[in-house]
Amino acid sequence: MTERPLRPPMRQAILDAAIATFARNPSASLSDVAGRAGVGRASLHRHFPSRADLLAAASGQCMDEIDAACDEALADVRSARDRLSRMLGAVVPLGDRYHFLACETVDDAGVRGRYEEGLQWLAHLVDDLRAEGVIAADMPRSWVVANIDAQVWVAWSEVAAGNLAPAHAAGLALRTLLEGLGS
Amino acid sequence: MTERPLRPPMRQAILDAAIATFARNPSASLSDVAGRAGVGRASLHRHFPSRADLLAAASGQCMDEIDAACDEALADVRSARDRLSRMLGAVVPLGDRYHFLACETVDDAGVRGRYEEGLQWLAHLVDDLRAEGVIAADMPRSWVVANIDAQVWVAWSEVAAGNLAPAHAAGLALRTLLEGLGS
DNA sequence: TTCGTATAAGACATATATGTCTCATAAGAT
DNA sequence: ATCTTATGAGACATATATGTCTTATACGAA
Repeated sequence: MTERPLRPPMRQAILDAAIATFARNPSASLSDVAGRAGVGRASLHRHFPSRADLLAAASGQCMDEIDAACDEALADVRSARDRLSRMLGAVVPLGDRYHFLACETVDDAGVRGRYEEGLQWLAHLVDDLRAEGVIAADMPRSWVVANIDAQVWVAWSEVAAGNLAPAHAAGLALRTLLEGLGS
Repeated sequence: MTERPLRPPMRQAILDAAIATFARNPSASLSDVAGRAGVGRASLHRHFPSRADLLAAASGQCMDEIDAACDEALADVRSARDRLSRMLGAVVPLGDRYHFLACETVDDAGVRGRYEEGLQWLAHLVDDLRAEGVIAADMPRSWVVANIDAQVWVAWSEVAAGNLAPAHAAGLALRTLLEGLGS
């Protein structure tokens, strides 16, 4: 257990509330966020002067969490197929984070940059999948990327709806991607 | 060419603009909609007194178009597999309509009802696909439904991005659903 | 032409979200 | 106990979206 202040920093509570709130309703008000965080609206503005600041910080937080989860899951994984599998297992439970990033259009330069990095990582993974013969050669790369994205979203939706456990959903997502729904 | 008034009814222009606008940005203002429709904001309010009225009407319009396209495409189609294929071919070009319905949460009772009807139709199709052996028996029904939904969205995104022609995207969607990205 | 209707433009009022400020209070540190 | 700091509550101003209204204009019908 990492040493953690008895009362977790309010900043963190606000960020978590913002991610959860905006993932469901991108046009939610800051009052909604403050309310979910159990915090006064003024305190929210003390930590994040403007809505844009909050969005940028929340995006950064999401990317930090996703990067950390992926880094851990992908350590010492060779094959592209296994990388896809591990990535799904790591990201599906963070589906609200993933969705938040996809929804919110943040104009912060740093956020933009890291987002592009993520897309490039994905494109690279797709190329490796193709090289391994895991992916059909005549599937456009953008099609494959969009499908991986969509599968994360579908899997997380099912988890959030209480229909599936995260690991089961991630497994189904991998299977659906590679073999489809058939047979 | 159907006989059409020289100046198409303003109501229709507003609905089209609303669908296109809200599909991209659900929190867009009525000014944006009026602007895209080339119409004064006051005129918009004359046809649709409130934002809710506009949303409800636009939803109805979307469902009308999708229903009509499906009815035509599905006439005299027997097998569930062919119904899925025809449905994708009909709906993918109307992806913005489809997406609009998925995004907007309209509280109108009639809209709700028709939406539920659509979901039930889809669930029924999935059951038939299972009965035909086209879909693996151990895939949860909600998983399959969510994937069909997602595939429509992916296909339309690729069409909207200019990466694929509608028919090609619909074909890829069917193939991806049934066989996945592999082989 | 003249009349009637629909429209665009804009003023106006209202509601909501946002951002700033003050002040009293509670928690923690010294 | 005292001081410092962060917080919650709320007042306040501002911006934007919304909805209503008036007025002048353009178009079509009679």
